[in-house]
Amino acid sequence: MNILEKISQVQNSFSKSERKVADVIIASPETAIHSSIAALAKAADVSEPTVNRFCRRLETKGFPDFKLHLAQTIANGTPYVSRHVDVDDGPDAYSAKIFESIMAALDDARKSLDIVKVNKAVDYLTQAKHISFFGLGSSSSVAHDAQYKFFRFNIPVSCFDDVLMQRINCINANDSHVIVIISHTGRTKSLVEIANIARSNDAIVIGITSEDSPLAQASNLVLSMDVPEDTDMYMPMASRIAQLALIDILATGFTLRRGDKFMQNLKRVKDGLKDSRYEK
Amino acid sequence: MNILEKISQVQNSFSKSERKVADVIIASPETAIHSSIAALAKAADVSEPTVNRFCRRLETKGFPDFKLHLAQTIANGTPYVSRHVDVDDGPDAYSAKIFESIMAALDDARKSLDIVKVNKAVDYLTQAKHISFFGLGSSSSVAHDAQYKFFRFNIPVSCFDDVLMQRINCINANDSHVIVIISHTGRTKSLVEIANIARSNDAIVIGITSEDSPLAQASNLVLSMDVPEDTDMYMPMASRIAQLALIDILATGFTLRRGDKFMQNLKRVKDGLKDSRYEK
DNA sequence: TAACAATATGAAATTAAATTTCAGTGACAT
DNA sequence: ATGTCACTGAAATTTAATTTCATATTGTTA
Repeated sequence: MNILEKISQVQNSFSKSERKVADVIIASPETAIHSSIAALAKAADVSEPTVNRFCRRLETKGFPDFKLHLAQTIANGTPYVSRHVDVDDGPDAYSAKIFESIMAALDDARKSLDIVKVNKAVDYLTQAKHISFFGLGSSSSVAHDAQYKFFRFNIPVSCFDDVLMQRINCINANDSHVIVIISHTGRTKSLVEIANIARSNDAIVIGITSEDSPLAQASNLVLSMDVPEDTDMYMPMASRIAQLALIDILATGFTLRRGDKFMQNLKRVKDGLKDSRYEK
Repeated sequence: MNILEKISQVQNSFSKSERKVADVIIASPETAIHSSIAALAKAADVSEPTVNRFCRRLETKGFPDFKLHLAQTIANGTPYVSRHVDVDDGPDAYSAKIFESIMAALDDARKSLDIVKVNKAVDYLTQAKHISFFGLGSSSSVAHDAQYKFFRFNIPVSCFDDVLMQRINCINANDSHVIVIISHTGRTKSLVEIANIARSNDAIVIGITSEDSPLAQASNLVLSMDVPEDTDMYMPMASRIAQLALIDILATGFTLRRGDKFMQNLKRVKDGLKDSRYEK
């Protein structure tokens, strides 16, 4: 892949003229990629076919293809391969690793998300007379975020991170309620119990949780994402970011379902917040 | 430098045919760099001159030069490109776009984050006798998440999303307090006022906010990230996810600074939570 | 809504670039 | 000395990219 390394590897099999080409390229790859074959030939004091033969020897299709490879090689520094934070990582190393592992997790989450179920969830949410978001611990901040988002839509929405309040909310629920329960593991006892109470009152329970977990079994609809949880630090990191992304998706689906007029309403909300801010 | 990002930036100035070219390239940059202008034109169902004009609009010398830029961009795998959600996108389309936008934003955030400042923030946090996290609206869920994370460290940490509580907390602050204020815009009046109160009591104020904002000016240390905020939906999306990533980074830095014994403590906390969960 | 202006688009012509062909050169062996 | 073989570049060829220009489309004004 790295064409410059390859040049130095096959150095011995080069002819005298080809060596000249190699030298010019190694001396200034940046110049080489912006040169025509004629310019490069002149710089190396060889003929154009020699440059072309040089390129082919590197197993490229020809000069333009060679330039492409060279461009990729000099594009940028090496990315971190190991995603796990190491005890003697410096700030730059662990920062990069965390960003990368989050992005990798989001990529996995995207691939594993069932779009049909997302659409179904949006169906439920748009038809709901009342929406509640529940979460505990780390997931409670996701629930708060969801509440904040849906609150902008000017629909009745609640968020509870208190098991008693959650329970009361479920006891009073009915078939026009949608309860969204967020739990990465799906094994938190109280949340499973609460889901069952809601179900017994004909409320719709959407679980943002792991497939096949007790909470998943207690939900009407499960939105699950495969996220490799980083056990390094013994705390949830990537999972809740994937959950937030899912909340964004649900909110977006909700908005799109409601149409254009609704979006203008969102804009109005945003504009209305201006007074609480300093002017730019 | 990132030509794909540039394509999405100048998207609106494209003509209908140029947009077609953009779509084909974004859909498969890998294919694009190995295509001739004729092949690409055919794939996008436009003429060759259109492709050429498209390249020039991106401030490249022409098609071959464009390919060079593109090759450099995708050198380390296909990067994430933020695309705007369209009113007639289906669930699969908007889901994919949201995931990609978030990842693109994280990528930008990573590049723009000042690691020296991160390290300085970790310094402050490790030396603090008390840490408070403040946020309002969307940022309040980030503050909650931060509190939850640092609470596991078994250090005095608070989180307030109520302006009065925040104010009281700052009035009582002293030089052993670190106040982390989270605000994407950095223009929320009450938060700026609160920052000034904390500063007047010699507390350390860390602002997770925009560079050069009023809040940034009122902070001892500013952690800023360039995140292209999606104005599509008129609500914060990418910015708060970048903030969460930053919280993870700070928590990780904190953990690493405390050493091995401390990590075992985190494990103990995690194990201690088992009783509240169903067994696997 | 007609008429115009501005812009966008692609066919064809042109230009530029890369590749192939082929003949000349020199190194080495016989 | 001369034949062989690999190396090299001039010239021809092929391929690709760019420019030109005529036509179509869109938007704007009367």
